[in-house]
Amino acid sequence: MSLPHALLTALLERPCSGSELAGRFDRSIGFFWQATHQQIYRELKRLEELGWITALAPEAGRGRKRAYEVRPAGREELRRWTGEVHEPKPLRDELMVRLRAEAVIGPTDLVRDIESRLALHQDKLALYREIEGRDFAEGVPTRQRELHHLVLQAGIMAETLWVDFCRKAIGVLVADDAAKGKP
Amino acid sequence: MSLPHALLTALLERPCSGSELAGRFDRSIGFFWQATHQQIYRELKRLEELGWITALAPEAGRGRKRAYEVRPAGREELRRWTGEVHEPKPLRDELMVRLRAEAVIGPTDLVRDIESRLALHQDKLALYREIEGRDFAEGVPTRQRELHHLVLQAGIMAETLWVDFCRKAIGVLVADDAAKGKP
DNA sequence: CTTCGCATGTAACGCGTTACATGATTAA
DNA sequence: TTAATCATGTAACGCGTTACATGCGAAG
Repeated sequence: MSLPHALLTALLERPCSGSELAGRFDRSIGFFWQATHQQIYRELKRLEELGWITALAPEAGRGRKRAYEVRPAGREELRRWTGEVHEPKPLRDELMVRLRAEAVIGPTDLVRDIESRLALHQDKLALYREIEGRDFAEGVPTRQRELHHLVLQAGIMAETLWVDFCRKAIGVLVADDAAKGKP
Repeated sequence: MSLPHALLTALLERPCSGSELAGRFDRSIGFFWQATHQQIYRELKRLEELGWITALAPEAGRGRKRAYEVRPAGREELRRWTGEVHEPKPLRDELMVRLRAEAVIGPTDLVRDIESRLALHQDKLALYREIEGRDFAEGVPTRQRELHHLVLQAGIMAETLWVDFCRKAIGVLVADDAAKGKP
């Protein structure tokens, strides 16, 4: 389970409050790990109880910002977890189920869904490429920047894959319709 | 949510019992959608209550095989669902979190984890390529076979991506260690 | 002062997971 | 006939999600 460690990482990069974390999880880190504000608050409370993080401005009521920073124990836990060997989660994609379903009961309207996905993946790919050009085109390649670039490249590779796959799938589905005299 | 529709698809391909489904979810369909036997039994009960599937041999006690087949309402539901437009689930990968963590508190032992992943992805890629050679190298390309091939190709593309990415990541991490005088 | 928006929090549900239990079938 | 295995089932927990509630601060 990664959420606590994603939070520790984000808080080490810069201490901040729950709502700010939620905002940051909509961008950089959030491209690869999402979390709602409820998950974040729930987890921050737990991390504080574990002594891994601590609130900067002690005790203020509901509705007041509470910024957190990582304590040594939290940093140590993050180091331990990062060094562990984990099984990668197997692929899990609805689209594959839908393609199998299409094979059994098709033809269906599945191609419209794939066209919609194609557009989304193209958008995301363009966004990642823009970020890459802006943040990694020039400058000193420090360890940290190289690693951040690597993560972004994973996103670019994945979105490229999906764009290619959607095009291929549309090709199969449309050729199929055409062969059936439904152009 | 896809599990019910994955089950409907599998049962349309061939009616069978819960334990057989669990076995099939370890292979073909299971390459892209996993389910434990508990999920499967829970869901089969629900699908029967909904009238989407029906048991073939009516009523036998615990420990007896119960095969199911899809009723027309289930087939109709599957068609409806397959034609729907869904938002693709965003990427979610621990490795990206770990790379960000490495960037903040590194160096860690992360490279060992990535080497282990690399081996697993290479194995899976070899398996998929073997299946492709065995099942799709020759023969008539029917609609169904083309779609099944497409799904397998998604697996091949994804595993290829991971192999490439792991190699690239190892390159960055090792070069980094070397630069730090820790070869 | 009132209203609106933001930061935090509570509650409940659903899918996925793990541990364990029981009834049938098969093998020794 | 006993033991091992298979098929089904029960229970409980955890992360992720959705809906909604409360308290502060700023804008009008």
